[in-house]
Amino acid sequence: MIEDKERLRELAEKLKVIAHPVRLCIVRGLWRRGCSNVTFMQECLDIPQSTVSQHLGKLRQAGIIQGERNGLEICYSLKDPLIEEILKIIFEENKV
Amino acid sequence: MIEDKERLRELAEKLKVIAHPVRLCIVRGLWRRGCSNVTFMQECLDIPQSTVSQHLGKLRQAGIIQGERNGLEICYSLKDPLIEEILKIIFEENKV
DNA sequence: CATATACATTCAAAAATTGTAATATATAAA
DNA sequence: TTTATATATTACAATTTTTGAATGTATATG
Repeated sequence: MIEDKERLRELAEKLKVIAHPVRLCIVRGLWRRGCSNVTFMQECLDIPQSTVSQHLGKLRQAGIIQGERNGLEICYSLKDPLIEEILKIIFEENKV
Repeated sequence: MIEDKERLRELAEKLKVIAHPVRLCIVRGLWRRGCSNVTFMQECLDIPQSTVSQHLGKLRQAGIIQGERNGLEICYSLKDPLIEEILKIIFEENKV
């Protein structure tokens, strides 16, 4: 049962990462559009670039997103199937 | 688009409430067993009673759970369909 | 090389969350 | 009323999270 505690900790940790307005907006955007670079997100969210990068860092570190460099830009996309399922439940209604 | 921001805030808020090991354990328990009183949870989690009550307070305030008094005890159960769907995705594998 | 663009990292302050002892409340039973 | 049990609330220290300016790094172009 000790590994259960650890599993709950990891799950909670992952949920906590998307449980933030800015990060939720980012992952919803990636879920809808497939991928996006940082500049687009920044304009979309209307917050400083460093703040966007910080949030991206947390999402990356949690394995929720991945980035692929393309010249100057980095194209981010979703990586975690569990998170995608949760996004589907939360946002399915207005994907169209 | 300003109401979208507000909606994201509310959604993130709700997710944040379950994004904690103890609270995740509590709602998983309620999801599996249907309902439970505080004493059982406390023994199950092995943490002080006031700590359990604080977490229950947050879950209650977020509309995720509801309690029904039954004599001295209060029987808690899940209340939010969205959260139940998320729990299903997260824990379905080992409900049995 | 120099310059521009896109993104990441560092740092410090402010804000939010967490845990728990102490205390309060509600109900039941004697 | 007194006592016991179950749960909630308060208060506060400790920890964590968030934010954004300043700075750093990587790549492309001239």
